Amino acid sequence: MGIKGLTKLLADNAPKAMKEQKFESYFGRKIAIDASMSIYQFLIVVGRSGTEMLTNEAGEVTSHLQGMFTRTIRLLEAGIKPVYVFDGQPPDLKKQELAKRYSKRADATEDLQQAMEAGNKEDIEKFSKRTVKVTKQHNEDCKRLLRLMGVPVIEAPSEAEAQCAALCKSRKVYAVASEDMDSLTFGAPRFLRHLMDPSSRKVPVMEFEVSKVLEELNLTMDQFIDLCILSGCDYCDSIRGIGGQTALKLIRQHGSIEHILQNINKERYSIPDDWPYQEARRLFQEPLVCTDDEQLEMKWSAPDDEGLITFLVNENGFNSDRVTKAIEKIKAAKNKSSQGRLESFFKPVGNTSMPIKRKAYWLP
DNA sequence: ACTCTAACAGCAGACGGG
DNA sequence: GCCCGTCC
DNA sequence: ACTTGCTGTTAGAG
Repeated sequence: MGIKGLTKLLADNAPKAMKEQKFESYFGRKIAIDASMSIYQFLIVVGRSGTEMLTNEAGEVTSHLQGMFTRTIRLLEAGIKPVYVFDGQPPDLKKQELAKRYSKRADATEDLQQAMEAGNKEDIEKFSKRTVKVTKQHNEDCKRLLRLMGVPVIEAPSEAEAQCAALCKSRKVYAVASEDMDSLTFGAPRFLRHLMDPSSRKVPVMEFEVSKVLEELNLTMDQFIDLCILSGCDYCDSIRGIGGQTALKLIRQHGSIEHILQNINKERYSIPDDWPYQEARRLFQEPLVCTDDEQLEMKWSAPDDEGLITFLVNENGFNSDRVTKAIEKIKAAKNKSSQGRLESFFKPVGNTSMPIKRKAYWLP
């Protein structure tokens, strides 16, 4: 997932488009988060030693619940209003990429088998992480948890990242938080990295504005998308020998992939057969997203005490005291932030004289 | 020398007690 | 502060 | 029906 080398490319070529921010500065902000990505990380790291993970009495994994629960509380305590966006159907173009990942996972499963037979602890640790897969059940578990916590959940028709970007474009959220740079390629006006890191590591939150990225690179959004495709994305191969630097040079020189293909030395660079860069471009320009206001309604409500205890304590073996205290934390955070910043920053956007077009990436 | 790419290794949560 | 075990 | 990605580092091609 993501765009190869885009972080470094922007750090080198558009440093002013990114600025360090304090975690605290997002008090009262609505932030969209790709849920599946988070769940994946929790499954890899929370409570894992070797192939062991946190489980309930039935032996079902609960690491994702533990991770989602504590992280979400941390966000709420910071006064952040998170909305979690879940993946829907991946686009067809992504399927070859997914197939690649699947075969890697199969390889890792074999490696794990061998490591277990050989009793090699380090290898068991390493390979078992690579076999992790987010299932439908994990997603449903987390949706249930979040709803019980009073945190809104959105189910994207396709890519969660694209839906997050759309929420931000339509001003329903302040920013998208992700570790995945293709949020920018999907045109998220404001994009945060390392929002979750600052506690464990000492990495500052890094904030990107897509309008500044375009300004500094001196590219249109469509050209930026072409740059990302050339750099390497999930939807199609890139051209061997062309990375971020060269791609940027070529886009600046020729303006689009079409014109690059007309001018490039094809002895030197081999273009992939049947290269679907146009379809990839379209997925970034006009991804399948939900725009129906009713389905996108977001409410941050009080936690359901009883529901949480039933789900976490009774069904999943969480410590009763811990859960009770955590519920109190949620309530306290809610009281503190309910009075927070709001109207003055979320001014009405109803400017009907300006048509809402795909290319409007401005921010107030 | 310099630039860039590919290939590979190592890392990923949150919390609290000592 | 850090280190390290625990969370389920 | 299918899921790692990122940020170093280093070696080597052009």
